[in-house]
Amino acid sequence: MPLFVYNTLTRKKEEFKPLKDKEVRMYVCGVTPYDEAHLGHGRAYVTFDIVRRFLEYSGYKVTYVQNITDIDDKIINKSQHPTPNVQTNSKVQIPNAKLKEKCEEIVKKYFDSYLEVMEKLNVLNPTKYVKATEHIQEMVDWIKGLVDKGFAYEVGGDVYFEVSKFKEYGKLSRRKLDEMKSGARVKVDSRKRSPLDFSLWKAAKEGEPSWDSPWGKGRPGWHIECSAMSTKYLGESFDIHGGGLDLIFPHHENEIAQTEALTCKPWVKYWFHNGFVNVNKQKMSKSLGNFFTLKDIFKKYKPQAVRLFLLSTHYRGPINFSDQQLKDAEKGLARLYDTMDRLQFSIDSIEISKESHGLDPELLKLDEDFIEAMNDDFNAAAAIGVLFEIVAFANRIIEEKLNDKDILSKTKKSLESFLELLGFSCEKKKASLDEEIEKMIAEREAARKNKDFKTADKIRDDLLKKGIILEDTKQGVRWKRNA
RNA sequence: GGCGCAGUACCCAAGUGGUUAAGGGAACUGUCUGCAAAACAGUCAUUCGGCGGUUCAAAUCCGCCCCGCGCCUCCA
Repeated sequence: MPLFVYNTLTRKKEEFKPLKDKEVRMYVCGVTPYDEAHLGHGRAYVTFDIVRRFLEYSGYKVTYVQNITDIDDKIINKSQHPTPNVQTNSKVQIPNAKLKEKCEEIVKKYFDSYLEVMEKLNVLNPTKYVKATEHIQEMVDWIKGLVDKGFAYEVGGDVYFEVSKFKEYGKLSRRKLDEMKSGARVKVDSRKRSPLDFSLWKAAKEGEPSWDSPWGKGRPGWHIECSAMSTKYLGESFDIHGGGLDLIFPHHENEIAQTEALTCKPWVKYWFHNGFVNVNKQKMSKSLGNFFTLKDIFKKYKPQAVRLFLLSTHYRGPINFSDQQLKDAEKGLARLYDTMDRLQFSIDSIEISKESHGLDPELLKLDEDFIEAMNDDFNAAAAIGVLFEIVAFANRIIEEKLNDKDILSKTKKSLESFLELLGFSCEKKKASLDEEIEKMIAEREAARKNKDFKTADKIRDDLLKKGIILEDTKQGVRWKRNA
């Protein structure tokens, strides 16, 4: 069953064939740590986490590099204008000399926070995180190379890439140069030869963090870091480059221009872009102010439920954020985990197993359906649908094949491995209070046997107050924590 | 204006030419139970924004229209 992926560059689904057999090199645009990560970031990194996990599951060795833009206008801006003091309502002006330090502080704070929320979402760390400020020399070399080849020019300490020199400019975003020139929204900078030319190196203003370069003190433009760092760690050509839909233009278009202008080689084979998270049908974004940080969302909803919510829509489409949907996801997640528990409970309660009838064709079909869904452009939403069909199958065999340990175990194994593939951990967290609970349950059972339902019900209520829900089943009493 | 995405049940959502239009949530009914709860099961779209067209066959392809959104400026 081959994997088909949608490639933004060709606007088609293509069979996935990495440049090197059984090896995949992927690069994903990471965050600029100047504020808390919001649900939109969560979606992007969960998306590429799934790509990575499924490729690994399929037998590829994946090298996944993600950048951190740790020097940029937004960070500098934040360092100059810290949160106003609430009491005096006056803005404290930070002395220039301290700007660099302040920027580093901001980056550390928000990157740490980013790592924390990613861990909660069960997003695996990339093979390598790479920071822009640790690759200044590489970027300077790149810019020099572009200037030498005539693709870039310097004006008063700034260096720009001359877009018109790169003949294929626009091939990713499907834009034509002359159409864009007439577009009204391109800012005019008289020093640039064309309004579309973009900055490779920015001359430092007084006090701003800066590095030495052949063009004087300054810092790199945004796009160049991705070219310099991705090729350093993954080679001049690699398999996958990902990011949000909003990065297609201009970021990724510019990256292609820079990179291919210098290397003269096709750079990235497959471009993947995830869709946005919307709020009331509008894109969740900083500028609209309609964003919800992951930190805040986790105060209300379990991170795993947020993950399920994010995966319940295909990664390329829009997804609308609402409390109702998060609640639905929590219920769905509970059902998945609950079925795992019920299967285990059922397995444990069988003393003498019936002879197994080997592989169940229905289960095999479901296993196949799951993989088939994932092979179709990482269709996790469809795959989750199959997961729930496995749940229904599991419940049926719990009812029907009470003594067949083998098929119950196989079903549990399927469900477990698929949950893990999608990044839902199945580890059981039984706390120390288990013993006490077991004791109370035994007391209740004794009371029930004696038809002392008053005592039995009281124990049940007491347990409920502790957040324990009892289930009286044919195989005995099962308990679980109220989620 | 250019480029692009979307409209599937009460809500969310998969499906892009052909068996009964996945799945989740809600609701309703039932099973189990001492009673509950929980759990489980069943029911829940002759129909896919509208109108035409192509085809033996359309949610799926084509045309037009309606509605919503995104990118073109920092953005996951």
